[in-house]
Amino acid sequence: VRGAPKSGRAATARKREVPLSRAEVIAAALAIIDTDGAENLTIRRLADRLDVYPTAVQWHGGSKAQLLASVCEVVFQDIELPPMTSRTQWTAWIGAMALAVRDALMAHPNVAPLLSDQLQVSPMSFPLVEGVLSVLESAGFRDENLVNAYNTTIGFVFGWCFAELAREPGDATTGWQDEFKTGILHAPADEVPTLRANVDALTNQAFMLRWQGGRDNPLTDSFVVAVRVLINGLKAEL
Amino acid sequence: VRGAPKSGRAATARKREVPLSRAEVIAAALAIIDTDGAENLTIRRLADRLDVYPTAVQWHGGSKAQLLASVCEVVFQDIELPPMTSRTQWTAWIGAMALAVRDALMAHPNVAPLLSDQLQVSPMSFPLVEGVLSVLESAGFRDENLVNAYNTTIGFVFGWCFAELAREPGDATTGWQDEFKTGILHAPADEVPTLRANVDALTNQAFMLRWQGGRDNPLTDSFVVAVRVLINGLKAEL
DNA sequence: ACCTGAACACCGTTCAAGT
DNA sequence: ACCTGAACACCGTTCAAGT
Repeated sequence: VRGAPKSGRAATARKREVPLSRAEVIAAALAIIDTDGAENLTIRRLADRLDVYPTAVQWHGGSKAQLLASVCEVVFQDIELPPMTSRTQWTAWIGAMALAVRDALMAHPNVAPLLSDQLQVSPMSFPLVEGVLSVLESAGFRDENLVNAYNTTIGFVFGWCFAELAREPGDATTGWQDEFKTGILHAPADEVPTLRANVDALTNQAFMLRWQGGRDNPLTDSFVVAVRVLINGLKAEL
Repeated sequence: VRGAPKSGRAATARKREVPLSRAEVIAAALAIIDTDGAENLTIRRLADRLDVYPTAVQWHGGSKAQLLASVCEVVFQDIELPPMTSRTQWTAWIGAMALAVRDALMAHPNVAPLLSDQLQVSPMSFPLVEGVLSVLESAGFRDENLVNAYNTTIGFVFGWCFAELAREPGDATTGWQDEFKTGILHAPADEVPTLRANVDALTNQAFMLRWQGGRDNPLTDSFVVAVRVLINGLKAEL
């Protein structure tokens, strides 16, 4: 029996006392993504884990694309927006928001690559949108300037995290580490002098010079600097 | 005959006079991605277009993961780094570099989502890495500060473009536009006042409030602002 | 070296049928 | 409403064989 459920304990009548729910399906999908990566999430594997047939998960979760979107929603909802009081400084709020976004993505690093496709319109994102907009407006941004400041902020915060949490190269090309070292050492010194002079500080600590993703090797210091750069840069726009 | 090559013109002996090359395979893959999107690139479709059997493309292009990496390399190589003379200002160079990166990604918008996974170590990226490092060093960044300024810059420029060029939602959830309008209009006015007040300027022009990707609907103005914000923010770090 | 041809172990999805 | 069961049209990859 090929696609049948695992049928764990003997041949006892395997029957759910409670019907499968949409939330249960999404949670199981998220669990698989967290442990095995998004590329290993399969309707059929999901069905196996839930002890049902593949078509049953599709009944609750919809198509695979819809299911992935639902998983992203759950992660997105976990973003804990900083509170806004009457004497909140806009710079402090933006900084706290950036950290909150990164925290939420870091909690499910394998979801981040999917979320970039999901940064589209959805009522679910209205609290974040309204928060950023109102804070930037209170800073003095209006009309076109408000739109540009908003896009700068969102693109910066989310984009940076996407870059940090990109999938690891996998086995597609193995031997990065060796290739890196020999590549650097064999490159003519006069072609990459700055790279060579700072190779210890850069190795596995910088974009394009690391072989671990942000999950196992977070670039926290640089993110803190990046957020400060964003805020100071926005200040200069006023 | 299921998986056979298309055998286009009649039954004339279909024989390549020149053997298939690795470059030819990669170019064809890029062409398919450009027109149909990365999710529609298939070894078998690629084989069909090249008039060979699937295993032949694998012989030249390697596994699918390796093939995608090769496609990304081609696009990455198209980045035209701005020249550096002795009197180049670091701010001008960073700005020109950012535009060059975006131009290269915009030329193949469907590749951008793949490139985020490919922002890993590779000798091919050394010119860009060395360029950014040397320019930031000339600005006055040293050691840890240099690493952080570098990561801020790369994460900002590439990350922002990744966010801008994210895949369109597809048919996963259709009716974005309607959902958006009704969603906004039905949301209590006191919950999203700033969003409502600026809805005309924001609609389809801002992250999370657009239903078209960067390919068909570029956010160029905001990117220019974002780059200026980056540069001014970096200045403040010195 | 370069490619065919068949086979293997998977996919997501549809559709009819059960209860 | 919720799930089974079989089938369909695909995948990427391996492996043996041809030339």
